[in-house]
Amino acid sequence: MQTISPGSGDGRSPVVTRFAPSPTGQVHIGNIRVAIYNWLFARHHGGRFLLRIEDTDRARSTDEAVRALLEAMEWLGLDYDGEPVFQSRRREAHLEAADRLLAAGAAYRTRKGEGAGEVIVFRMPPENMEFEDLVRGRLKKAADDLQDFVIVRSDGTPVFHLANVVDDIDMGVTHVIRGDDHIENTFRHLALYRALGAEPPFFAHLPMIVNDQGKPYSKRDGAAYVGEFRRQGYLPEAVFNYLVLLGWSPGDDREILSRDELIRLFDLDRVRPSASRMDLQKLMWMNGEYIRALPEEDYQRRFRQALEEAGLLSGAEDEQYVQRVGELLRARLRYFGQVKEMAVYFFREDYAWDMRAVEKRFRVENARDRLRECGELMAQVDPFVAADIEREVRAAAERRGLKAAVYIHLLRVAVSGTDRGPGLFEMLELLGRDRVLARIQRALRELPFSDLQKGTAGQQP
RNA sequence: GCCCCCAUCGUCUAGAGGUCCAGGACGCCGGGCUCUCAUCCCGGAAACAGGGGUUCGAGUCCCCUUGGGGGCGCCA
Repeated sequence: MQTISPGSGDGRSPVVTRFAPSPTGQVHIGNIRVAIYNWLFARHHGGRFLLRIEDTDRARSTDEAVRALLEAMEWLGLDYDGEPVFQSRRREAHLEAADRLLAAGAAYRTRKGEGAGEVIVFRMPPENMEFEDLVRGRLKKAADDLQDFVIVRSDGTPVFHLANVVDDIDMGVTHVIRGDDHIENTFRHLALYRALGAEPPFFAHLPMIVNDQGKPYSKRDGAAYVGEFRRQGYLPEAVFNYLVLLGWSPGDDREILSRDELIRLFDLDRVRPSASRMDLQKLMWMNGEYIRALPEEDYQRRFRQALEEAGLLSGAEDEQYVQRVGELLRARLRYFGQVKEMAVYFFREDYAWDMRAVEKRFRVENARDRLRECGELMAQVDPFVAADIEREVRAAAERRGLKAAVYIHLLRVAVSGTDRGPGLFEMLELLGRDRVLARIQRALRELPFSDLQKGTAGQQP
């Protein structure tokens, strides 16, 4: 029989939890939240958090899925104690337990159906069952609603219920924290614990996370996977924080909580029993908060990385320039995946024209002439720094009896392609005179001014 | 079909019988700042699913209805 040594601890920790996923694809947020709660509970109580990979469904389990699982856990900082236990390698222990049940008369061999092989079936005691769930309170089941069930298949392989319980016993798990789709199984598992002469653990069943329609997640609901958030440039600490708050709250008004605070505050008694929806809007907000709270150095490193991933860096960029762009964009970012779109015009000359912005900002009298004047102005300002550019633009507007905003908007759209972004004058200074002049020429060349004379363009709010 | 679970603003939640004409956050709307967007600041609209009980008093306890979900495998 294989022995399990799940941790390097002294084995006397009061609390032992485990995360026991079956690696069948990408890691779903509902699943990872189960891992997070197990992790937090163990850390809060100074116990151990173990990982068991339930890879017994060999048809669906893949190495790639295991890798994705490990990566997701590492990304979120869910460190586990000891080595992962692979359930598929625990076969002997499972079958040995089945033999013991057989010998004790708690299980029996039988054939189910014509031509079927012999299976081992667990004899469900004819008693009403109940247990105290740490999230839901007392749960009961009438004996009539519980039937005997297969624990070893005709091909000799153990079934989930058996494997799960035997492994939890051998790993010394004290608190089984899992999805509420296992509530019904718990009565069977409890009977198995008793028949195997083991003290049952405490159980806590967590509600599921549903999509923004309030429906269970299906494969079609993108962005429900941990890897997806990582790819889009979310910060792991923000995703962690958000997910913890989905079903649990500290009891006061705090929302942004550090990992240490969460460990200190988390407990199962404040976990809500009802399902909760994934709210991408709130996640984005929270991620933005985390981005703004990042130490400057960390932020710049991540920003640069996002630029690289977006393919916006050629390698020849001035480091100061890149950092300055990062500074200008920081307050606007909600996740780093937005860098690609928000920073494009700082690194490419062929940025696209946002025609909605063009129509809105170029709908002024003599837009073409006004923009040409901007070009002349830009050619003259010296030195080409924000304060001087601003002074000259405002002065020029005043001479013409125009609002400075007219020039400002024309310039902004011309040099960036869009009407949203950092302060214009800082932007111009950063881009530098040569590029600004070239971009104005490009706008003069490519944009359809004639169609946008005042009054001829349709009213567009 | 049978069994079980869940139910406060659009969303996440606070609320452990009176202090709740229900608080916070995201989002939304309005305002301030400003060249735009964002950040930031101020203000606003927005909920106890419905019906019965229990109680002097119910968002809070009980029952029913409705709605949602889960389970009834030689899947996990």
